[in-house]
Amino acid sequence: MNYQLRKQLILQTVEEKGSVEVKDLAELLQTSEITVRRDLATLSEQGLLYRTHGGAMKMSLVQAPTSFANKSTSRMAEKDYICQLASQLIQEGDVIFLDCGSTVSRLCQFIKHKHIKAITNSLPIVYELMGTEVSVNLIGGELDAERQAIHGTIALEHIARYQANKAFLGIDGISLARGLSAASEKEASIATTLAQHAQQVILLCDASKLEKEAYLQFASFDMLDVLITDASADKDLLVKYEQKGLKIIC
Amino acid sequence: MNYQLRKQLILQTVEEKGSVEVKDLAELLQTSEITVRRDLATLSEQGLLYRTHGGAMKMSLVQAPTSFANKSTSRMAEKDYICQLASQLIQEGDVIFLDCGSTVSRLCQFIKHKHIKAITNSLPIVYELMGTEVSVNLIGGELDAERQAIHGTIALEHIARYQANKAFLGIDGISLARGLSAASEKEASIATTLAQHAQQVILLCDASKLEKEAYLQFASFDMLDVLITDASADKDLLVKYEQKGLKIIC
DNA sequence: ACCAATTTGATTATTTTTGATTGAAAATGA
DNA sequence: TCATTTTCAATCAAAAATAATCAAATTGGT
Repeated sequence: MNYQLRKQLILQTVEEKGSVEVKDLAELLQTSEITVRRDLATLSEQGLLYRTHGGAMKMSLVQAPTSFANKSTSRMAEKDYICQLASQLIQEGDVIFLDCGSTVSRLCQFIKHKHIKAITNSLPIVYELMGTEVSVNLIGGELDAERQAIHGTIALEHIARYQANKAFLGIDGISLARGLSAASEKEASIATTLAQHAQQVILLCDASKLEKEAYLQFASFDMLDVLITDASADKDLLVKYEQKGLKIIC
Repeated sequence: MNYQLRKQLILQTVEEKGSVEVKDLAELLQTSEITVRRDLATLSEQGLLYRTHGGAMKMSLVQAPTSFANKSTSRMAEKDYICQLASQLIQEGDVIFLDCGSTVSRLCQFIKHKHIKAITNSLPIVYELMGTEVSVNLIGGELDAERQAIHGTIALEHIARYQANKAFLGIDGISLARGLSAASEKEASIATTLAQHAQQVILLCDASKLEKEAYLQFASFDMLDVLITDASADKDLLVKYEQKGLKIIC
């Protein structure tokens, strides 16, 4: 039983059942759990499935609006709450930038019926919005398979050709002391460029990311106009953010 | 037992069982494992099977079962034949353009393991190549939901920034009298621009599209360098095409 | 029969894959 | 919240498969 055969069986099982566990796969494939884990890691890197604790699930179930298996996916309810608030900021006829990231992609379900133009570098968002009322413009450039998004210099230049009413960012960390931070240079440069070419910059950020610092600090608060977060956020902290000139929606 | 006989038996076994192991083949062919490995190496170079550790598999089994939108089942065998020929034109390190269209998207399974750069405007192709050895560059612009592809002026400008070794086109019709034709202006403009920025322009076209004229005639034969079609094509017709300066692979 | 070219096989070194172990991280349940 | 259990990542070691090298066998032409 080699990797290719295991890959086939794993994807097939995931496709059929929606989600699988490492233990069951190990038995099914007649191999050790560690090998299954390695396979799952590879497959999830390739974007063919979504890795969870103890197993994996279908990619489409993770971000689909009808997701039922959201116990394992973190802070789904908070994200939906944030996105619902965010969608209220969007008017018919708007041109909006949509950053990649799990929070922003959940915004799709709330804007499907709006007659707007969305410009994005995220493939999951493109799939969500394809065939809806939303007119989609996809940013071109190099494909980052892991993040299922487009990055690179060409992507930045593409963004620079447009001007949007609003940019919705979904970065990995924000802190009073250090400003905004991201998990990679690529994401940071995309976020920065989106912000530069939008009239209003809106950050969608659940409370767990407040006062967190990710790998790379890349911008100050000034870049942002609005922060949308959920009700579990520390109120004192939000007041401090407001004093820094940020409009808070919560 | 010479190479040709072994080749026959190997391909037959792979076709029947889907996957084989070097050990079993060595026994079946009454030869050493190293000879089997050499055979498998040759066959996989020709794109006739996929080499795995310890054996080989059918090419078509390697692709992810959750394919995006490749449900077009018409003339599948011919298209696969054409694509297998096309894949032999692609060398490691090549930069290639991939047009949208069902024929071209079948090419993906044959090039997944090559270290090349692919530039495309087709979302199904992006999905197929995501997470493979192929480095993907997605052309940006307006999303055409119906065709699952990117079109428009921005897309054309994006293409113009690149230069490729080879462009693989999959247009809807070709005729002696009228040259190339497409189903829409959008597709025609993309095909033309891809051709302009590639050293070699290759049309993948099953025999049913020869001497057919689609909605819009947009270019002459001159634009093409190579035509790859299947064995059911009319030989006299192909001779006439060759007289017009087209290289035919069949 | 002879030589050169090709094909095949054996041996060894290298790479890839797999599994076991241990400490860290995360989920679970009170 | 905390402790328990489960799961995970990292490291290392073993096994399998492969590549590389060279020798032997076969083939084809003279």
